[in-house]
Amino acid sequence: MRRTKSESEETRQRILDAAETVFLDVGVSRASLERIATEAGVTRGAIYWHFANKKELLEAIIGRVHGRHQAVVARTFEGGAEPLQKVLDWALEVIEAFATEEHTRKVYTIIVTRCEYVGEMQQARRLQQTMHDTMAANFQSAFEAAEAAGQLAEGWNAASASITLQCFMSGLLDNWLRYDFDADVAKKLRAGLASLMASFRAGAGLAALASVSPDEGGGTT
Amino acid sequence: MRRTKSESEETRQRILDAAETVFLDVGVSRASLERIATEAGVTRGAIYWHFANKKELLEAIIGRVHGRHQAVVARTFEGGAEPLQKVLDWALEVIEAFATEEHTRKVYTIIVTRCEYVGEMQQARRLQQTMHDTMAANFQSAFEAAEAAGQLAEGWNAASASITLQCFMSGLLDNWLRYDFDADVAKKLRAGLASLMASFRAGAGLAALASVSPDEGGGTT
DNA sequence: ATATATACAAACACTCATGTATGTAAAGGG
DNA sequence: CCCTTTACATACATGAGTGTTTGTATATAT
Repeated sequence: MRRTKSESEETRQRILDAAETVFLDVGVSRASLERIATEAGVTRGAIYWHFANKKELLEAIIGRVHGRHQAVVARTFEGGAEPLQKVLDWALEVIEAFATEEHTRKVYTIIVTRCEYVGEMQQARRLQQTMHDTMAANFQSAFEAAEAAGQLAEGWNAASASITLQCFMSGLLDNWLRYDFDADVAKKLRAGLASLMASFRAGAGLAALASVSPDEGGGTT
Repeated sequence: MRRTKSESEETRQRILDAAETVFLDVGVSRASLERIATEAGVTRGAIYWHFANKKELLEAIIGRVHGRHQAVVARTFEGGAEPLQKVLDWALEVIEAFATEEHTRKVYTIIVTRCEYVGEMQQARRLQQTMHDTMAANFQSAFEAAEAAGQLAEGWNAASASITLQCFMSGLLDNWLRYDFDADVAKKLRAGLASLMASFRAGAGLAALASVSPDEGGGTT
């Protein structure tokens, strides 16, 4: 009955997929390893072989999206585009990801509304904090560059713009996942983002709005 | 041993206080009624007398802050002030409440990071959604009034401004509670809010910033 | 003054998840 | 070809929490 190395990796992934489903369904604490095992077509023995406990399962799940997130950040922030454009591109990509990739939505829903960050699970929270801090740092430096180039509108500075966009994006995702936004709201969100970014831009007229294409729609569930 | 009616109400409140403490400490699902009872100086019998189960305990806790929140909304939105000023006042009051009242912070921390909204607990989520919708409706009508009065800056409309501020405030509180902001960040938050509100205001110069007093500080934990 | 409902405490019965220990068949290295 | 390790399945031991039932002293209504 022993599996080959690649088969083993396959069951590992199946366990992770099953864990996502069950975590989303009944929450992390109520999710029994027995149910996850059944959903993955294995026994608890398999889970305990690949992971020490439920906490490590959750961390592995977060790790998978962490990697994808890093890739997006790298792609948008390491180009040679104008700083404000980079930030906008990043925000649009994030919204796009949430609108189109159910997998992304699933995992973040678990993170936001299906887990209690207490005891051992606090380590998982620190993993999120790392992602958060990375994002904040990228915002900060992008807005500083914009400020230095005189591209920030009057009334804003790097710090205030950075923290404002950070809160806006966090709140956007939080509301999205917590209250199950429909496609209609998704459009309003893009409009809000467009207006906000326009207000950051020095000498911004309605011209800046054109860079956001508000006619692409994305459904939620 | 039987208590008088007011004594009974007193123990009810003690149970709620204890539940808050324990929920915050170990999360809603890990919180055993036994531990809550001990913390309140009673037995589980007392809890089951006052509440049907853990879910009703949580709902009662949320209900307490729900009432306070409604009071703040009524106070700020039912006045005769200018619509944008009402919104700003409300936002500042919320930030102030989170900065100064540990109790408010405790309960919202439970709501945001110590509860899994699944199964019976979904009802508790609906309670939040009600609060959220109330807030959104107030924003919407305030910004519509501002738009009608020509007080909204170019680039914004009632819908985009409303959803932007809504996301900003949600994200602000979410980040605050999730990542334990320090007093330094609290200042940046006020600055961000000031800039954002200023950008909403038609013909806004730096004058509008004066209405926010950024020198009042509030610590977190 | 007594009967009843109240406000709990104490005891019981039951489920269910967790961690670990042991079994085992096949993969893969030498 | 054999030995070891891998990749699980199975079995076991244990604890912890929940809902309910029963007991009881006393406030309160009549």
